[in-house]
Amino acid sequence: MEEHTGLFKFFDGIHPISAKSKEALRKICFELAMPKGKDLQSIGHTCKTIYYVEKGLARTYYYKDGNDITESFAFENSLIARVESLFTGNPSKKGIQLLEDSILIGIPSPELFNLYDQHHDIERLFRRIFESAYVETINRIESLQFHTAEERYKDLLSTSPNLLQRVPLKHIASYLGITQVSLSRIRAQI
Amino acid sequence: MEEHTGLFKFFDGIHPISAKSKEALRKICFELAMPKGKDLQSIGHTCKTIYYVEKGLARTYYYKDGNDITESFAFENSLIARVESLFTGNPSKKGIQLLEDSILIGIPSPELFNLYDQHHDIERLFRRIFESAYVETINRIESLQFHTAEERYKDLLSTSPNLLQRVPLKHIASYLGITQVSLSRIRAQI
DNA sequence: TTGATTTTTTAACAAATGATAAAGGAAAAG
DNA sequence: CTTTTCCTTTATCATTTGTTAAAAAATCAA
Repeated sequence: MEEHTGLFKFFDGIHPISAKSKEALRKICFELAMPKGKDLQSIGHTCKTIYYVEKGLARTYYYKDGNDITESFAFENSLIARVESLFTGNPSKKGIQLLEDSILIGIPSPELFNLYDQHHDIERLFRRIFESAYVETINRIESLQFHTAEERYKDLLSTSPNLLQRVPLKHIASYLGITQVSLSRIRAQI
Repeated sequence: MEEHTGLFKFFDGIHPISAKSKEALRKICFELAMPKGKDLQSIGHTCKTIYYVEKGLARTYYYKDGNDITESFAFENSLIARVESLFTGNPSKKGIQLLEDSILIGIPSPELFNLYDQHHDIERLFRRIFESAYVETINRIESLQFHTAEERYKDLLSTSPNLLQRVPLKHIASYLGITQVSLSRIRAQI
């Protein structure tokens, strides 16, 4: 039986759950290692797994007019999933790709959602997790709605200082909603 | 005792709850009518009420560099709240203003969150509600990230055809992330 | 209704970003 | 180590959007 220590420490920081619930949750989780560049989840399939990044780095991405767009990054000690598919059951237009050799813990969502019925505290834990993610998304809207690309770039660097060392600029550009050329120009100007 | 029929029909469409839970929920809700132009919730206070729009129209807004920015609209038969404050407990930089004479049903969040403990189905109902809202927000990010202002305007009109008749263009412009002048230019060009 | 206020449009110019192409660097593969 | 591939920068020009100001149109209040 795996321990998944990092994951449960992460959970404890959000909403402590009973030993029983922990055990039930632990039972459905699985660990996996994957190399840089691989797709953890491919475009077109319904999202049925939430991943915790134990080590490494992942991103969600999709194609818009043939261009590769990064929707989000997930560093160590955070969760990643294709939420719009997870909650609707629709196939996702997005994929999850690893930007570094990574170790992940997968949480199968059908099993997780089943646990909600018996373990009220697990439902509450994940409610809190997604509420926080929702708030972050709202703040990101504000950023996209009324900050210049330069402001968004500076904000991103101050929030994730190590992003630059670990993520190709082209992904950062699309995440910010601008072209790579435009980001390069902004960087030159600073 | 008020009935709040519209609200409970709305709830039923998302996740049916027991008669007991309905009664408990009904007890904490209150109805109020407010005229056009009034602030339902003012900037600077922590969000402690979720509102259901029974009749009328509301918007959430904030000030960015002195400019009035609309974050969202809420028509009849939908909920409105300042989520980033509701879930964090932080004072909100945003306000809720009525764009028409409206009838609303208020749901006090501290009382609501208390009900979660006794009424699992109420927690689940609101989890679902906010999960859906989260998905909508994710889709809006995609729209802001990689659609032109003209595309966003057309999309908005096709989603909410009656928006134009009920909302001043300046609010629509800031909602789309552009200036009023820019929106006017786009409209002229179509 | 009339006058005042607010909203919307138009115009001219400035600034930011996109598109394309080409060159320079860095990283990966053999 | 060398070659190939991918990533990043630079340059040029086109397009979009912002800014400011003023006029036109619509709405509101007395």
